[in-house]
Amino acid sequence: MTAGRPRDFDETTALDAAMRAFWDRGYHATSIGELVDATGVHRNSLYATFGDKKTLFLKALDSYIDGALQRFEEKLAPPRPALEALKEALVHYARIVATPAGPRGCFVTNTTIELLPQDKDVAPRIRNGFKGMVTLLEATIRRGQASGEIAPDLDPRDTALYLYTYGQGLRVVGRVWSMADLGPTVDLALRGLVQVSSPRGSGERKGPMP
Amino acid sequence: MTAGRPRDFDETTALDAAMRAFWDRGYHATSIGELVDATGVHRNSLYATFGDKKTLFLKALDSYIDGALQRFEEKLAPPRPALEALKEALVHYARIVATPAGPRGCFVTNTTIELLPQDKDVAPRIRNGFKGMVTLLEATIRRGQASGEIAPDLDPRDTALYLYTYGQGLRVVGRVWSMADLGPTVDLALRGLVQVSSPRGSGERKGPMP
DNA sequence: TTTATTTAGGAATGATCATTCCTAATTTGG
DNA sequence: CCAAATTAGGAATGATCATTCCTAAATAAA
Repeated sequence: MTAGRPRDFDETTALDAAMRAFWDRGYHATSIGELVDATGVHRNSLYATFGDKKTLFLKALDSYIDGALQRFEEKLAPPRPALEALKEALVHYARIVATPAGPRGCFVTNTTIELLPQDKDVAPRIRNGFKGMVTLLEATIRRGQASGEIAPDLDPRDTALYLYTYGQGLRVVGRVWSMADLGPTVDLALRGLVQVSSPRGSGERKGPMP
Repeated sequence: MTAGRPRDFDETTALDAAMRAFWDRGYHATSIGELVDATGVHRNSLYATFGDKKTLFLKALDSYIDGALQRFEEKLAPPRPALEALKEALVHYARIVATPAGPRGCFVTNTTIELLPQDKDVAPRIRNGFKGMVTLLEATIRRGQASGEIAPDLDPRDTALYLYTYGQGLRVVGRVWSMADLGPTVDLALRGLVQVSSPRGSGERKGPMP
């Protein structure tokens, strides 16, 4: 029991490069050969370190979801006002999708479309990622309601899911439309959340639907 | 110059079946063998009739987009009130995605994620489809503004793009969440569009953003 | 230095893929 | 009935795919 030849590569760096490749082209369209090129790691070492293609994909997905949740939490965190934080987050994601360079859109969005709901390994990971994002949004909405920025009659959970859904839409539409087109629409997405000030009585407001 | 052996299949039916297969599993994941099974048409006849896999895919995509635009136009058409039509359209699409049976989501959404923006054959088709849908939404929004259902200060084109973006988001999120979760959020998506009735003066309303 | 152990390198392996070839079947015009 | 034309059937073809085998290289303990 001795230690053998040391690794020629960094496992975290390699996983990150593999993640980017999957992110960019999806699971099916990314071949092992491309992963070898992207990571600079030999086929053999890829298999020895990460298992087969599917296992590597799952590890890359996990890594992405962890990072995304962490970054999203920071982005929404106080002391930034809740509504402003929500808007900046949406604009930020819209900009990323609509930027021609680098991997397009969101790895989770892409994977959802490509592999769900059939894939039984991927489904729970995506589900948990979605839940985490929505929970973060929900907390921000509650914060905005407490501060009076966001209408108090809104259900925080539903509103969070609505915003997340819109954000996912940005990830799709951003592949076709430019940021110049998408930018103005973000305000519209948040318009329904804004607290309506009714300075004089007459605080009447039509519900969304009869 | 005589006519040869007649076709054993209907071209339209076969294209429709191929469309459903691509719709369900995407371009890369659908093999010629699966297309043969799905259409009931022999490999040879598929090639002779529709060209290679990519050409068949493009024909299926065109066919889908044509149908989707037509159905969407009918769904939004008068005399149904504009806001009600918009809501029903969104709920309808949410239900389709969240229904376990049949092909999932929207063929255009799926194709956008899988092949855009790289694919130069697919891109213009998707772009035109998107434009067509947004134009239909825009007309409905103008109609709602004329009838007083929808806030007149909204830019119809931006609002249409916003709604379309949200609809695309439904197509993604619907793969993970159920209709019970998604249903309530549709009202929230439309909340910002609703005309605020200000029966007595004081028609004050905070903009979407400071 | 030797030996066990681990990684790297490159060439296989077998499966699946899109596409084509060749032949038999089935039609219509002459 | 015959000949030209078109489709169907099934077996190839060559490329690409994920995965594994085998051997050389590099380390640490003995």
